[in-house]
Amino acid sequence: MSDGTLAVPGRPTLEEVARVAGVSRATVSRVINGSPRVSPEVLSVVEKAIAQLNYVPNRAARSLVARATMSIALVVPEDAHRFFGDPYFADVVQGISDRIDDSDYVLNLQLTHPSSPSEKTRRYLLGGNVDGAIVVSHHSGDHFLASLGQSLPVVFGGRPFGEVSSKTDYYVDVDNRLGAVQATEHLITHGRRAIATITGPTDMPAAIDREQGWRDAVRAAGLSEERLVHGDFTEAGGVRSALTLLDEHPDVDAIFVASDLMASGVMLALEERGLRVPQDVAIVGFDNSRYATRGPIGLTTIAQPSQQMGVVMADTLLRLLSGEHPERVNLLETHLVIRDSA
Amino acid sequence: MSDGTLAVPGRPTLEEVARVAGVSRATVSRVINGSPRVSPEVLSVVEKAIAQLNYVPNRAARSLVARATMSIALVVPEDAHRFFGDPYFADVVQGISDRIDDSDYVLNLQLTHPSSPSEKTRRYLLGGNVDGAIVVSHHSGDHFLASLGQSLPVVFGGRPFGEVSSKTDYYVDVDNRLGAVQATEHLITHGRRAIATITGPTDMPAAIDREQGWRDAVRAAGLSEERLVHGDFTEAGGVRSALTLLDEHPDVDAIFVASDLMASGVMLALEERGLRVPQDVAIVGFDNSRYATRGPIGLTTIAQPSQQMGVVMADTLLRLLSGEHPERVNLLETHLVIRDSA
DNA sequence: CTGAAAGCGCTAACAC
DNA sequence: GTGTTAGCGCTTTCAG
Repeated sequence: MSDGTLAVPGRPTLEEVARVAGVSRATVSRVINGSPRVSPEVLSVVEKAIAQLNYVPNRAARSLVARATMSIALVVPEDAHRFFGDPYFADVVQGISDRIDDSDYVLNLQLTHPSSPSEKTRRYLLGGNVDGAIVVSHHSGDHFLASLGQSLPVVFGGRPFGEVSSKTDYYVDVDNRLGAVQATEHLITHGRRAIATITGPTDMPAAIDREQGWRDAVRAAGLSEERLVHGDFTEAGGVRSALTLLDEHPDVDAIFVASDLMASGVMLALEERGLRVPQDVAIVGFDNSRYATRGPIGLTTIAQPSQQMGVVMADTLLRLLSGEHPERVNLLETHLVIRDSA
Repeated sequence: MSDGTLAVPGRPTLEEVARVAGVSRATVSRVINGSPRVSPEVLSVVEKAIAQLNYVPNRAARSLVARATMSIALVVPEDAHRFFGDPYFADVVQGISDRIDDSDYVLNLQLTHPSSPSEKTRRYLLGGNVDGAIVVSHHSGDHFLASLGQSLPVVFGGRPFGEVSSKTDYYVDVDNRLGAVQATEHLITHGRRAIATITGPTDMPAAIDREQGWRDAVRAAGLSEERLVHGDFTEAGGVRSALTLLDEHPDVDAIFVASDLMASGVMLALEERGLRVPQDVAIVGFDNSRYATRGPIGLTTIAQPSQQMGVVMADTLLRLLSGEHPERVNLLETHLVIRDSA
């Protein structure tokens, strides 16, 4: 073992199975792939040999000739803490996972750096390890992922950056702008006038669109657009942003917060400042994740069907891979869920 | 496109690069693999051709001959919600991910069903898609994962079920029993006498060991072992278990809860029942995750170095893969972190 | 320093 | 039905 080899018994090959079963390799291959052109006797002999040797086909060899790996990548350009911290991802992954489980493909999650995927990831994705990819949480500046669709069937979770016209862009999303409008109008309807927003990261389309929705609604009502603080879609960031907001605009009477997770932080900050929700400051979040019902005050929020979005992403990719022509863009519905905070 | 093929341009092959560069395939291969036996002129010509064609080596072909895929699997037998819900996993994954990033391997997360991995996962793991695997959150009854080490280099996060004597078992863990003893003794030292525990799932070694630690400490102090409720390592489960516990044993004055996430639920339940922490009921958790500092009452808890555990898991596997003989068992230290709850 | 040739484990015509 | 024969794209002796 000091020669660097491993203590793993050599995997049996198809050839060995053939030898044990006393047939040709082609026949074994037929058995493995469930071909009907095999006689019952031979079938059973081969199956016995397979079981006896504990044989599992080598996928590298198979995919080399089949030109397909039967696996798809889920690319997440976030560090583990943000990825795990936000229930939105859990829902999306569960949805994708559910849909993939019903197929012949295996899902293969690739965590990469937020800034830009490493060379390793690049080679992995482009090196024929996967037949397609789903990219969630795309940031601007990530040129590689943005153009990945040119080399591989790709579906984005959320509208990707850049020209949507691109022939290779498939994505599923909600109308983030509209959702933000729904949230803000609810606030306006209930008499709020000094309406602020805490946005997501400015390099993410979803965050930009939600900010735009808030601007549109606020402007349409003749209100000020100046109460704005940029956040980062984390709970701790929500606390910080709220504190900044309160310092700069002590008069706010409502906040549209671009994610529930951040809203949860905002509530903490408000409590710390002795402000009551919704009496002093009304809050509307976005996601309808479990954070919306976790604290003492139920969070009014914009619901998006995260898990269903995951299902649709996977479904779109699967259909692409089977040569179908799915919708390029799939926009699911948001709706307002009213609880206590606004 | 109605013939079922995809709109993806054929990947250039090494042979095409060779043709464009006017050299042999062997030479191109040498360039790709950084062989020193290539003249500078040829090197630059080949590199130019590679860049021009945007060539990326086909990994299936490469691993077929190299008998190595340079990728390792992280197997998580949990559904997405439990996996994402518990910060412990985030830490472990971050640690693994950090260590793998420094290597030539890529990490490849496989979510599987908690009960038993699907046939697909089995074939994936055994089919030569990965060179090794890290298994976290192992449950009893999962015979396949328990014996995976016989076919593939495997490192477990947490002591796996079954005979530890097995020559193929590598794992990194903390001394869960000892951690539980530390927690319980802290409670005893502070005068608590009706000390309960809320355990994790009974099919997980970590949960069993923590329960045993509580039993040992409680028994050693001559106290009763009857205040015990089984939980499931989720926050909602913590609420339920606490409620059950309070109904069955209204006299409890302290609870050792087997995870911070559950402890967070327990606090919620206690508040609902009008019980004060720590005055009426003292709480000690386990993990020292972000849930320990999230609520209004700081949670006293047993810290385990989750992220570091991930690093060590990855490191152990990497060393196994390089033919070294790392420690079979790696036990990291726990320690008590005192906050407000006990 | 470079090329020719063999072969990794598997599938897919094509014969028989 | 079953076997024979070519490769899939790459690395790697072995010659030169």
